[in-house]
Amino acid sequence: MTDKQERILNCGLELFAKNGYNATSTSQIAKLAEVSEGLIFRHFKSKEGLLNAIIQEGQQKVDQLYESVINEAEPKLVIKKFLQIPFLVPKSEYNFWKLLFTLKWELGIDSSEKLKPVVRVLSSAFKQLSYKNPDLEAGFLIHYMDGLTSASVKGDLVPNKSLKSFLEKKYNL
Amino acid sequence: MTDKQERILNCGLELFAKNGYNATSTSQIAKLAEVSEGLIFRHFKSKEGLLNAIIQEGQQKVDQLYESVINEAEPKLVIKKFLQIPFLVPKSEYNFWKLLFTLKWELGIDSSEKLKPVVRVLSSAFKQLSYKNPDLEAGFLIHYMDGLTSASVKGDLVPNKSLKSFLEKKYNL
DNA sequence: GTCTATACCTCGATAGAC
DNA sequence: GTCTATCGAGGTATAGAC
Repeated sequence: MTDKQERILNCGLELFAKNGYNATSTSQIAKLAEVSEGLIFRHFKSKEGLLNAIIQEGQQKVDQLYESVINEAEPKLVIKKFLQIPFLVPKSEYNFWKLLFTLKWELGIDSSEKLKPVVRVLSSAFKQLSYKNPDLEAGFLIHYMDGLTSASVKGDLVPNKSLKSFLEKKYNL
Repeated sequence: MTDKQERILNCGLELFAKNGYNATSTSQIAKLAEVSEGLIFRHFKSKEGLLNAIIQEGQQKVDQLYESVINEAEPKLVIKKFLQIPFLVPKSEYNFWKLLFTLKWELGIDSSEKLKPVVRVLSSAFKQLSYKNPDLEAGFLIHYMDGLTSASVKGDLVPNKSLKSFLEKKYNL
């Protein structure tokens, strides 16, 4: 991966996340990355190819977060780790999370398939903890986290310590 | 408001909600509405003018939902009415809710200002019910509802009776 | 740097209501 | 005859692509 390729990926992510996919032209990306527009097409075939490369790169880190939840055996820790996610995402990755939301609504590209194993693990954790409706509890948490991360990456809220302890108290963690 | 004006608004909403704002051309809207493209600009000045007209029309119904929560005095009923919102929205209005999410992420147009009075009322309700952290509880519910409506209007989930009673049990309503 | 398609938008012409 | 709703042929800019 050359330096210019890297710059194209970074600048593409930045602009897609900030202004959306369709509103971002390849010439804007080229200008910000200080490369010729043609280079984008040489490396990534098309604008859509660039988008896919950006997604693939960022998705890995998201997957790692989910996997640490999935691989946890202790039910209380499953829930705790899941609730920690928004507190663990560094600001430098916010652009990618923003992009995920943007893709979902602008292009209908849905990454929620990725969450299904997490839902199952949460469900099972609630079951082991003798919650009355483990599936509904899991869905409840999933939707809450969706709304929370949405607000967080959009900059409406900073996940802080008091929120964290509030959540852990709510679930006796 | 003429018949063709109405058709432009409806078809515009449909396409904006389905494909996003930037990916929808005025010629597509004109074709679906069976109207000349020029007519859109005669009536709404610009594509953005059309979008604003669509927003203004749909926002009224959303405001009404919020107001029924804000005008409620009984704290338990405040929470109950707020939780009922996703069960009260008819399918015919899903396109508008989808549009609100799309605008938020594609154009950065944020309608969450509208929610602030609701947050205050929720907060006050939790306080009257002697919850330990009324503000955090209110924020928690707001984010949950954001995630829930998001999933609901996107078609990932149908709000049903068991979810409703699950929620009401959770908050002793 | 060039090509092609298409996006948003303008405007004169038309037709019918009053 | 005026006014309003409508049509549809262009104009201009810029997008993606190579």
